[in-house]
Amino acid sequence: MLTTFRQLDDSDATPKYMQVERMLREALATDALRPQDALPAERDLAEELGVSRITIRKAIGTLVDEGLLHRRHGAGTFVTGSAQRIEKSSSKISSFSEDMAARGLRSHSEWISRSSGSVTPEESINMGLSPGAPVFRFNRIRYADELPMALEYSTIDANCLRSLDAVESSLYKALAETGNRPTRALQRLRAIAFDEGRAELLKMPLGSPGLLIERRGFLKNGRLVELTTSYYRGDAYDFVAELSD
Amino acid sequence: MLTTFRQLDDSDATPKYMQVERMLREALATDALRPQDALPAERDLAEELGVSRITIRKAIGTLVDEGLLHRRHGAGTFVTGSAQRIEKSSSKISSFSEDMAARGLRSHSEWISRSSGSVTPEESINMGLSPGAPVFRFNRIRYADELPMALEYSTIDANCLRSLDAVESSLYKALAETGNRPTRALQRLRAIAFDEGRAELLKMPLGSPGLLIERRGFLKNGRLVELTTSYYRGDAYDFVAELSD
DNA sequence: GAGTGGTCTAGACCACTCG
DNA sequence: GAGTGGTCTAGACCACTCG
Repeated sequence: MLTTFRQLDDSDATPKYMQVERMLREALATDALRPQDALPAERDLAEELGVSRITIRKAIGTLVDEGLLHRRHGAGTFVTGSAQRIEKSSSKISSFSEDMAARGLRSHSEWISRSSGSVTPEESINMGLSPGAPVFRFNRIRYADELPMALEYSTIDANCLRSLDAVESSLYKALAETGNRPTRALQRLRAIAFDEGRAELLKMPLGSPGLLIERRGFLKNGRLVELTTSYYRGDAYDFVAELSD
Repeated sequence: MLTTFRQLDDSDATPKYMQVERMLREALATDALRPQDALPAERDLAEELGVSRITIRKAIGTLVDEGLLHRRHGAGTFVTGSAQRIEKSSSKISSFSEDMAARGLRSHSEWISRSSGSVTPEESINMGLSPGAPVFRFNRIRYADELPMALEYSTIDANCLRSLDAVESSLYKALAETGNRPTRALQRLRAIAFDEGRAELLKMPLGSPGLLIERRGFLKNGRLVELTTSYYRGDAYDFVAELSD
């Protein structure tokens, strides 16, 4: 197997290891590298691309972590076959708008309130922010195809958004614009009965079942940017999760 | 914050970065490093332990990947607070017994029924089994610390278990004995209101909220072995999911 | 400006695999 | 024995954070 890679772009500000990583991903995507194929040796790749071996190792390491490649000590680095690939939790992080779009529904929101303030002591602990740190709060009713689907109460680290008005329809879009879209999230789900206030907002009977979802959204560096509590109609929404060992 | 670490053991054949990693884990476990604490700078740690900075970075990198630490460019490396920590285990496939054990609860079951039969037409489609294929059905009330927690209705491909009696308390244990423990599962969650029959079995008021969980468990080769529908008490059970992009 | 993590180099030696 | 990945060093320069 002989693959030739083009040279790195010196004018590109992207770190070299990411450029190498992208190059390898493309080779995998275009089948220039096929399952079971051996990659060129790290030293050879390093020489060919004019970077150090450590840079090559860092790029390969990411793909190994993702299960796309695997290394065998003394033997080489190989492309993982699709059959042997371990699918990482395919539970993708997505916003309400994206979630509804994936279900083929059109979404819009109605604002309950939108305000700036500072963290409560409880939030301060939960979000790892200093006491008094500025936050934005976004409270709205979320609709899917004209049906009131959920109530959503979000608290966002104010440093992660340009302004209070930056959020039009999609919070995640606004966070992405400043490079602060969460890449990981922890969600806690529980079944609850709607109290009078929430039942009314969602036009549901008092006491009917709903799904309470608490979400904590984190940046790549581990910092918490989002703390959202949502109440979904039990009759119209279900949540899918993939588990693996 | 001042933490002193003992020197590395030169006679230890374990790679240095793993020794450093273990050292940091111990500091975290014994609260020598507490949430929000800053670690010593990488250069300082390297000097203190007599290793290169790259070795320190590799050790820290592992813990960052696990979410135990997080780095802030230009600021330092910090201990992640437990509230902001993402539990890896959350997307792990586990049985009811294991799930309860992880929450520090003791579990047992009460059988509603246990029978062998053949697939219904609906199951046949869902499980990819030929019409009339043999299955076992296990229906039980699941208790956590004497509290009725859930109703569980499982249908299992009969070829995957030694016998109907092979299942004592843990279904997954019995499946593991024949090498047929699912490695992947797809779960669907929804909020429901308990009907009279289920409310009575769980000693809950009629109409109180519950979590309906439908689980499909797959072997590594993609074959479906388990089809389980569970009803969890809404007031006592929550489900945690980890999402990523 | 001082300190921090992020990237990168050009080497080195080791343990392992393969024919 | 030749080739491979695994570990490790002692530097270097950069971008970022903080007071």
